[in-house]
Amino acid sequence: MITRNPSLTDQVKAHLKERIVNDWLADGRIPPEAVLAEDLGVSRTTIRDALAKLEHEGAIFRKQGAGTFVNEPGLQIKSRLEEIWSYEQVLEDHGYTPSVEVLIDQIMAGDEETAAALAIAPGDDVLVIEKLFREDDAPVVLTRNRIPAALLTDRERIGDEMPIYEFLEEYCSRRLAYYVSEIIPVALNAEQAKKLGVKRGTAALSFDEVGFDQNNEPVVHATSYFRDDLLRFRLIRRKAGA
Amino acid sequence: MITRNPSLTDQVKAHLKERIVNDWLADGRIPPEAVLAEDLGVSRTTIRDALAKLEHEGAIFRKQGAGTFVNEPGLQIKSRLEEIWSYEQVLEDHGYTPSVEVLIDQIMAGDEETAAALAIAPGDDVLVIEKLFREDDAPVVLTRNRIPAALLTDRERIGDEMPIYEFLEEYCSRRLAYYVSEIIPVALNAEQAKKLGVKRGTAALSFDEVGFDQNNEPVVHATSYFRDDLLRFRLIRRKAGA
DNA sequence: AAGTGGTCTAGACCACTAT
DNA sequence: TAGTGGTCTAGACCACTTC
Repeated sequence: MITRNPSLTDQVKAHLKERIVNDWLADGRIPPEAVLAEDLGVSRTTIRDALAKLEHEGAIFRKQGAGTFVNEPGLQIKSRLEEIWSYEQVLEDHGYTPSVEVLIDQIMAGDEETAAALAIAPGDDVLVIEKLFREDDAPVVLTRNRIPAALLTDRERIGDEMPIYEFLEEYCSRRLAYYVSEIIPVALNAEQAKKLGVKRGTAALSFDEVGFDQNNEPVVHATSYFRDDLLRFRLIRRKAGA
Repeated sequence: MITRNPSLTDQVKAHLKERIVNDWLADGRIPPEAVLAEDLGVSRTTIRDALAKLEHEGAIFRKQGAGTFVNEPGLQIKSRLEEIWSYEQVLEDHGYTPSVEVLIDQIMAGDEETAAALAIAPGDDVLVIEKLFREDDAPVVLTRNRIPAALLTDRERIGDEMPIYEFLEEYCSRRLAYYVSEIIPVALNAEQAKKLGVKRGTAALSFDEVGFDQNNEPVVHATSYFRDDLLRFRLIRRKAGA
């Protein structure tokens, strides 16, 4: 898979992000859009697109008629739920050095729930990959990914420790576009608790989610469990349509 | 507080949303942007802004070079976590007729955690409003909002059952802009369990969140608990920057 | 090759904030 | 009143999909 060059907008965004995090701006104030457009030699539209992305990420906020400002509290947020892609990255963002152990990696018949999620027939083969992520020695995340076996290319698979979105590109030629995630509180059962190193019945967060590719076809069904005492998620909630 | 007229973009968005949900489009295919611009008599930019919002909400998806299509799975999603504003609305979206009971409504000294969240001094007065939301008879959501007493105007308060964002506009002249929410799995304690009508120790989802106004100042600290068996949240997760 | 969405430009005018 | 972000236009060219 090839990726396109960064757009002008993304380059502007990266440039501004650097100025923001390195504190190169007086009073946390970002220069007017017209000035940025002039200085960087691009149109105001391009500047505005970049600022819109930064605002959505919580890095800045804008006040009509007043100006654009750095959003200090927003900058502190790691692991923004709507943007999580790999748990390796999440753990790194928290300052951990993550390690991965593959617990299960085999093809088996999919259960009903998975078949429904992946729009395949019940009993169709799926590749099941179960992984445990640790920070140093403490287990933090337990995940179970299920991919329709029909999507697998004939290439021999090696290195299933890679993040699932890389695996899908490498061995299925599918690019993960988004997840639809359901957030469920659970009391961990004996097996899950043992793997995560906590007492049975501990309250934990879990995700039950389906990943879709660019053509809007389901490609992976994932369930994940988290040690709440070691990893906590944040989210920015805005009014619909804003 | 006055609200501005819907922008052209929002009008276009509403128009398209209606065509989408009422199934007025052949093959779930949305007309090309140039055609929409011509038909509606607006520029392509306006059309694209409206489509971008609809795509972000999960109602449609776009394929470069191919077209724009209705996203059936996305249309089914109610209570999108990033966009929740009032629990009344959430319960209505689920087809319930919600009712609200105000359990607590008084001014008291804020605890340390709330003081830190609201950037006030520990011990400063806060207005505490605790509410229980029911669908028919079953309790579903328990919330506790804390607002700095210093924000209250002198007007006599009546009708504290209104949604918190309305309350803030009415009695504090502040408009809620966004929440920063932390998602926490808990085992309900005796008091919480009793109010929600479940067994003590039941796993539940909770939010611990701070609401900010347009000037990026914290105006409300909220904690909420949910009956997972009656209400479940979904979320669309995308790659950062997309 | 034709058609579609993606990016970018240059400029106009409006709404709101600060002073 | 000056300056800022918000909205909108008209048009150009590019990247990708489809036939």
